[in-house]
Amino acid sequence: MARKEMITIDRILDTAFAMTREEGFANVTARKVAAKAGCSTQPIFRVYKNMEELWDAVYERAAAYFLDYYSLYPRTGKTPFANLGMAYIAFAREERHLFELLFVSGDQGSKHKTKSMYEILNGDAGNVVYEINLARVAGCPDPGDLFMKMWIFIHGAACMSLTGDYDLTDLQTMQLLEHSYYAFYNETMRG
Amino acid sequence: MARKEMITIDRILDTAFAMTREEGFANVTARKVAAKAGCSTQPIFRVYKNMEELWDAVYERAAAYFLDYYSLYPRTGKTPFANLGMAYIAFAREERHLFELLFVSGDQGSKHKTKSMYEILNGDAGNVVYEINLARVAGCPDPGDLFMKMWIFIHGAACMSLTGDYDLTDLQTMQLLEHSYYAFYNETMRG
DNA sequence: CAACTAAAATAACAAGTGTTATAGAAGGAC
DNA sequence: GTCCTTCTATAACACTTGTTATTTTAGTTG
Repeated sequence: MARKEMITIDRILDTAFAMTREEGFANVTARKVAAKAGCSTQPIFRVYKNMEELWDAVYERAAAYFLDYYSLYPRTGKTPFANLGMAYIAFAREERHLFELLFVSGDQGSKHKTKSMYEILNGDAGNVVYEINLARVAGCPDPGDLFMKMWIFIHGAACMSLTGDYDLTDLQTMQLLEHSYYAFYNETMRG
Repeated sequence: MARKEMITIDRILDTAFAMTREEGFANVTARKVAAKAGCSTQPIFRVYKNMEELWDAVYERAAAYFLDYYSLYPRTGKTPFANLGMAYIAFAREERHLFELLFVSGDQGSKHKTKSMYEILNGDAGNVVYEINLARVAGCPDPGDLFMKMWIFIHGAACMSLTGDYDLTDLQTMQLLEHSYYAFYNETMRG
């Protein structure tokens, strides 16, 4: 045949994904990825038709990474909501650029394909909502309403941690989530 | 003296602010502002030292605009929390680019000065927290905790509306906020 | 009207972007 | 070894960004 392939598609995607984690999605440009991967920009356009294709791949990888992160996060809470919240908030804190890409920046004016929050949560590699549906057995009359309220709350805390307006310890966060769950749950049972 | 000033600093700031509202902060570039204002880029750099100064001014104006928006929003709820929530969520829906600029995009890597959420809420033109502190008279033992929980919840709903993951009517939102308030309040009184 | 001065327009620079054309290099086939 | 294919690097194009130098314009002053 011909010359051996030196720069693989994996190496490029790995580099672009690592850059997204460390520097943010906006820094994933052709030249910067090439520099980080130790090559010119040419191998990128050999394996990807254009940058948008690479950006889509990074986005998909970020979504899969989140589901991995969630599935591996230790379940120390009393309720699945608290466990989801702990993982979600920790992800926002530890992987702020990935969180921003997946759950904050809208599809408006973005140059890559996007999914809705629920599409990400119900990806191929895992189903977050399934675990949450265990709350159904608790005899809650409107688990959908409870899920929505808890999800809004969890999302709010996670987004606040991005801007530095939320800075609680894990223990405090756990207590906050448990209290909020019982607050919503009892209010649902009452009304 | 000399030639009459045609393009004033107000005209430039008005244009830049209008562009932020309609197209988003990222589109406030020297050439685009000039085109929208019907002039060249030169008048911009006459009244502003550089673009960062203009961006700072736009940010300040956005913060003031939010306080105006909040103070003028009709108070139809039973609690100040519900009123704050309605205004905040409506602002996120109707002025998504301003909301993004003020409350979502962090100070990380932004080319303009930023304030924290609470600095904006306690600006010169208004004090949101003051109104909320009326909740103190209700005999709540820990109003700070209640405020934090409600604020996280409100912020979560607003951020979700940005990404299209929250789409309730005003009436539904009002009920959601009232229910959440009572849920948190009762839980606080119990525990 | 002529002259001066400040404002605005034009054009340019340097840096950055995605993308592509061209040239070079490396390994297999013969 | 020579050829030939394919991968990589270099360089360039077209565009956008902030910023600045230069030139033109217009209004005031004398």
